[in-house]
Amino acid sequence: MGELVDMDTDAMNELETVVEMTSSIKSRGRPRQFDHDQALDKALDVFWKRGYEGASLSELTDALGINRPSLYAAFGNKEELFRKALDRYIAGPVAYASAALQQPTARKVVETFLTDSALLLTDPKTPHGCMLVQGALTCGEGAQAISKLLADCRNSFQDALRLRLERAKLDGDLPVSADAAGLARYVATIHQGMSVQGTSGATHDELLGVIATVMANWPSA
Amino acid sequence: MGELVDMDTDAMNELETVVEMTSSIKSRGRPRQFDHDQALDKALDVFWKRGYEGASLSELTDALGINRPSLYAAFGNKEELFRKALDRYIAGPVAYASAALQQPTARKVVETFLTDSALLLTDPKTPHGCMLVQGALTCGEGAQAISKLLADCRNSFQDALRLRLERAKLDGDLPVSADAAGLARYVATIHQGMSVQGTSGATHDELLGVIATVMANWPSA
DNA sequence: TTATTTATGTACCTAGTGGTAAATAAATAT
DNA sequence: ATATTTATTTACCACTAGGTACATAAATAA
Repeated sequence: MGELVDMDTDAMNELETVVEMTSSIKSRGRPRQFDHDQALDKALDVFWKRGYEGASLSELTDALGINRPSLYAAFGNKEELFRKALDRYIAGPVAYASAALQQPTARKVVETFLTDSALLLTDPKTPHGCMLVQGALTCGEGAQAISKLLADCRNSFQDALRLRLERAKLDGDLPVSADAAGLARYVATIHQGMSVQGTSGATHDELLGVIATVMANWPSA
Repeated sequence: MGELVDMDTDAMNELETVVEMTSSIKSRGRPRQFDHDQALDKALDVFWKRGYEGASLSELTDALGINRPSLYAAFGNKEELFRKALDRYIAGPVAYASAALQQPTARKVVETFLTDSALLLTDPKTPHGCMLVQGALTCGEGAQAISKLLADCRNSFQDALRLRLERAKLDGDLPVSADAAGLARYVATIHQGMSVQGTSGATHDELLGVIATVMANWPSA
């Protein structure tokens, strides 16, 4: 009977653990007094606006409304917090980018990606510009891992776009003579340039004007 | 006689002052043991690579080979040093930009500007990318004057390019129907995007590929 | 020579950085 | 009720940031 009881208890513990991971119904010790994901969103906002190095722990804890040890207990350290905020950035505000790749034609992929970018880069509800660009374009010696991480993200999206354009050549909606890698780099360059433009105060309409220039000359099949 | 001697002495002092301003032959107190402009070039290199906030005073004094009080005596403070290094950047490595505006046609202006940019942005002898972009895209509260200064520089070049393109319409080498402001913003966007690409490791040839895509579709008169 | 001027070197300052130890509070498990 | 677990609070740490006071060195002026 002792064994049976033990098994029941273990099973319940496992169940609770699983439940907690998805919707946090019951945990063990003192419950935390802030929402984990909401806090990440606040941290994202600070990193997005200030960059990795420009965001101080004091500004972060102020924005999150928690104190330092709580932040460290929940997220590890500043770098870990940035990485988690970045994950959330990619899964949230920037999810449109990978979604755009699923448009039916190369032209639609590019046009959707750029117009959705223009919206985000000048959205009055969030910092202007793209965090993948301005999170740490340059930095001191200690933050180069972050700088590289962001460059890797930018390059890996560019590569996904290249693959998509190569498929478009097979699909027949991009000329077989087209240079998929070159076009992908061109589009990524436009996006990164628009990010700088957004940071410098360009309006949504002005970015749409840039996109019109780009699309007016997109190669047709 | 006393008066005459005094006048001679005054005249010599004046002469020395003028000479010193241009080529520093004789000054008054202990002569400085480093070259002012050479030091500015070293500082530029550090700011260019690290950004304004990422460059620490220790790294700066190490690079310049002088100690802190000498740096402050010669250049004021970190912000002043950055401004002077920026002036030197504009007069030196980036002088090609205003020079490009003097090309005879709009097409040549843009092509020259972008190809010269591609060279600088990937020059192995200097940090990759454009300091006007990566010097302080984002920053903490204390450096926003620098961030704004750089944005103003970017915008003012864009405006100079717009004026040049408007003149091109009068000259007849750009269609009168062309949107000069839109095209200037488009070209500036390409340049800023190429700067990010350079920072992320794009090669000179890859940037030339981007430029080829741009120029293949430049409006003809 | 002596006074004056300017630059350098050492040593230091305050403020702020990222990060943590230790006590306490709030929940669950037994 | 008590033990255990987890979170919060306060107070602090070592270190680095940008910046400077002060004594000294090296030149010119008188």
